Amino acid sequence: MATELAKAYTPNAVEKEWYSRWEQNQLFDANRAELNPQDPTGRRAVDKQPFVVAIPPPNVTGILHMGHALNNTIQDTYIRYHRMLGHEALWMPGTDHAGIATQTKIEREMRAEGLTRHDLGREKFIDRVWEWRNKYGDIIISQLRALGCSCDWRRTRFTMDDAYYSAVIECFVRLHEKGLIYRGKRIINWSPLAQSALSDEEVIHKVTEGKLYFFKYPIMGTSGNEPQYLTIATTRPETMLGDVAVAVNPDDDRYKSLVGRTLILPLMNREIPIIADAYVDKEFGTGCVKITPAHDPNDFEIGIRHNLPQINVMDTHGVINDLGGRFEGLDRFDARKRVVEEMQLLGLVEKIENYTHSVGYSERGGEMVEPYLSDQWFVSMKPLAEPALKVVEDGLIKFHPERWVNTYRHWMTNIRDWCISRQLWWGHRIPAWYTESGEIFVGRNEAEARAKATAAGHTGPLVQDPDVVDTWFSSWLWPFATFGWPEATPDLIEFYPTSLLSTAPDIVFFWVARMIMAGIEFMPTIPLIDGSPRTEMKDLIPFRDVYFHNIIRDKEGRKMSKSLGNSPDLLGLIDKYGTDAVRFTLLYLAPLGQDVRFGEESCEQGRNFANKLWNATRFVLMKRDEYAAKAQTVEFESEDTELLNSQRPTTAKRGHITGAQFNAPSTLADKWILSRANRAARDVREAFDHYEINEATKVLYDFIWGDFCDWYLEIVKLQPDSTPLAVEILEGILRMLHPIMPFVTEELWHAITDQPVDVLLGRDDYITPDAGKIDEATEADFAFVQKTVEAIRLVRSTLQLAPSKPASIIIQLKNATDQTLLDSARAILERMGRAQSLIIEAEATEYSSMEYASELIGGRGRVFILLEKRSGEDQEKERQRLAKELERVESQCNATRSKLSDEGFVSRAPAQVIQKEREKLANYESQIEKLRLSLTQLT
RNA sequence: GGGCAUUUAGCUCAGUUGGUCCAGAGCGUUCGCCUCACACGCGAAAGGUCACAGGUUCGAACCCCGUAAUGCCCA
Repeated sequence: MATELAKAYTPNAVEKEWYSRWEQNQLFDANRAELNPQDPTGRRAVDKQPFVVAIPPPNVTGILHMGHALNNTIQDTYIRYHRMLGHEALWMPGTDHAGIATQTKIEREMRAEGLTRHDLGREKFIDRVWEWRNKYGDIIISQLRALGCSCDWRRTRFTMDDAYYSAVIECFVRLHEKGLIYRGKRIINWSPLAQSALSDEEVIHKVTEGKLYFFKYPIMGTSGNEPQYLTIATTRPETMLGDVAVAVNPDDDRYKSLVGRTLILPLMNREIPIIADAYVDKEFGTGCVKITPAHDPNDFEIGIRHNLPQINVMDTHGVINDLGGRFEGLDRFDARKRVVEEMQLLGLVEKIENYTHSVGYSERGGEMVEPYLSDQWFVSMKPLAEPALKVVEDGLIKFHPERWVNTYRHWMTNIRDWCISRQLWWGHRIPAWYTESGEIFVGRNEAEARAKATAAGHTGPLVQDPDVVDTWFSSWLWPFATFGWPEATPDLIEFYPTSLLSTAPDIVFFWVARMIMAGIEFMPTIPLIDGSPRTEMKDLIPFRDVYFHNIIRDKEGRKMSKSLGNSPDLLGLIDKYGTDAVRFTLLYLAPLGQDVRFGEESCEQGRNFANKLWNATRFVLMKRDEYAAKAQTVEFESEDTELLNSQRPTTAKRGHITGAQFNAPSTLADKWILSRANRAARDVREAFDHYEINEATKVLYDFIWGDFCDWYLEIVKLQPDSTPLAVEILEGILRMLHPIMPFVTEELWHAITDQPVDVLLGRDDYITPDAGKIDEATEADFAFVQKTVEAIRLVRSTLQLAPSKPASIIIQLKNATDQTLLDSARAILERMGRAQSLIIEAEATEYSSMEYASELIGGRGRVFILLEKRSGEDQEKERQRLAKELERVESQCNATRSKLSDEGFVSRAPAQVIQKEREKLANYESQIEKLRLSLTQLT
């Protein structure tokens, strides 16, 4: 039965239809195995290994950008690949609540209405965020669908879901009970824009042009021959309002005698001591450092060591407060100007130098971060980091590419405590309650905290900490909280650990490292599937493989960002080129861990490839119809006819390309394509399994376009009996390609198999290579045929012979085996060389260059094409061409000859290599001889 | 300042344990083609001291040392 396909592939209709079919048929749904009640170990009744991927949850406020597209295409490809390999593939989807980003967004929206969150109050504000998220929060999910993602949508989680919320609280309480969460007064990174603390990882250090100010602080009680001032150098003059000391290095001879003396802090007229501390770098500035414990982390440490007061001169908006004397009310940047001006008036500025230094900026808001002294909650990271580093170093978790282990190790061994409190409303509220006297009680809820307070003798009112935790403090639980942790749910027991985490390397610290810590810390309470306790590291870790994919940049190499507006609209791209095209292109360009420059035109390659496949299928279907028609008249065996009427091949094993179910392949080309197909199948699987996903796409592209379309389909045109094999190869191709290009392959698979729409390729078997079908000798023979065809085409091309003009061709061969080989491939040569006549003969006659144009087939023979007539211009052109060719061969020949005359080479290189060189030399020599002859014939 | 990468055709990138890869692909360029699937196509061509300078080796794009440029991470 003929299946009509349009002349070109139009993705849109096909994609929507198949996506909903996949969903209707529960293709994406992963189920727990039926456990065998007879088996005391509780092992699965059906041996179906789970393959689990937890999606890196995109921000609920976000839209999909190219990085997401790549990341999710990688995940979907692996999920589909493993689903076809017969694993229970589970892709757990969801979004995260993105505390700062979401709150900022809603506040901005409200500002347009003239409202602030304080006008609404906490509860109403949070209601409003929920409203927003219920209305728009699924946009990103629908974009994932457009990308073809085969997530188990039934399981979609959000980090602010009730169950997830309580998991976060549980985690907090447990860590607190263990002493790993504490509250403390520290210098943290303060974002004046978000009005919140940030973690170290959320601060980006950028080299910034600034100034180094040299200020003179008067020394008290100096006698005549002593210096009157001590000069300090600072990049942040405004913080001097909070200075409490000046420090020098204890070994600094310049200042040794001054240690212990007192300075007058200008502008504030405060008496401050000169202290000695080894932290001070003698070489930097003047060797004297002003100490401002409330505004610098290092000064803070020094302050503790020397028991100095901490004077915080700024409020949360970066405005000088009442401790800043007459500078109160000035913004931090205005204050800087004023301080410098006044110091200049006092004659206390020694000099001002240009200075470039590293300044911290908020990753999200972009504003300059203020080191700020405040009370915050912290997680002690050292105890968590140790085992998390070990599992990676021991190879229980593998990084691809491996070099990320270095970065990971560096961070893990230099880890600092994690500031987790955020002064926001949108998020998981810190489960800590304070008594009026300031004592802290942590509990899963107020009742639990109160019980603890009562037990400690407090009966007064309790007030909950107003802050929430860092968003990452919820997402580090993602691989197990999504399955219902802390409950030992059947899903959690069965599907944890997950298999693969795919991510961009820029969140290795934010997320990857912390998930590993969290898994090891929290999973020991969850039993294994057979009921035994989970004790081994391999069962505690959250995933086994981590795929760090590249970062997609624009054509100028800039990171794609909203503010630059250089990120192509993904849905627009999909609409324009088709989902499969975008997916293919991204993977084709995605070398492991190396940034890639992406212009949207690149998607043309994917689109063209999809169209090529479409038309190849169209052609195969056409040939199959012709063949079937012929079969009816010639009376084929009934089994074959039935198969040709488009049932799925049944005599062959699904997912194998054997060529066995119809006629055994008989021609060279048949054996060749069978070999190539199985080789491609082997290479693709190897590439997938080694996380070389762009290698997999290249293998498929080259095989499908270069081998199947360019050569085999052309040969099918003259070998109608090969039609069934072409169908089988094509079916295998669709299987191989399906994880990468699911839509077009599903559509075409149905076109060639006539399977009911509810039988899905995505649920069928992946290809299994048959190593026995890979035949080097056949491939080498066929390569020679190709080479011969190419030689003919080259001659035709130099003669500018249109394909419609047949040629008289003579092929001369050096040895008899080649002659036999090409004789057997005569039909191919005739067809692909557009021959009017074809003579294959041994080398004997020398055809004159005046009558024939010629080309070498390597060193094995020569192709001649009879000329109509050789014009003078022609002769000159041909002479130049041959001369150039001769020059090339001669230089290669000389290189080979000198190699062979080098005694070092002959005595040390392996015999095999020497033998090859000798053959090469002989080839070159005979080529030179022929070229010279041809040249002399051109009069 | 420390660490990790990168530097191959005009552009974007491949190049597997150093020896028919003295180098490939896609796009672009040039030439010829509507050759009974595909002009989103077919055929052919041009184009590269594999960043620079040394070393190891019979032999280096590939290994080692140094230099330069670029990018990222950390301080």
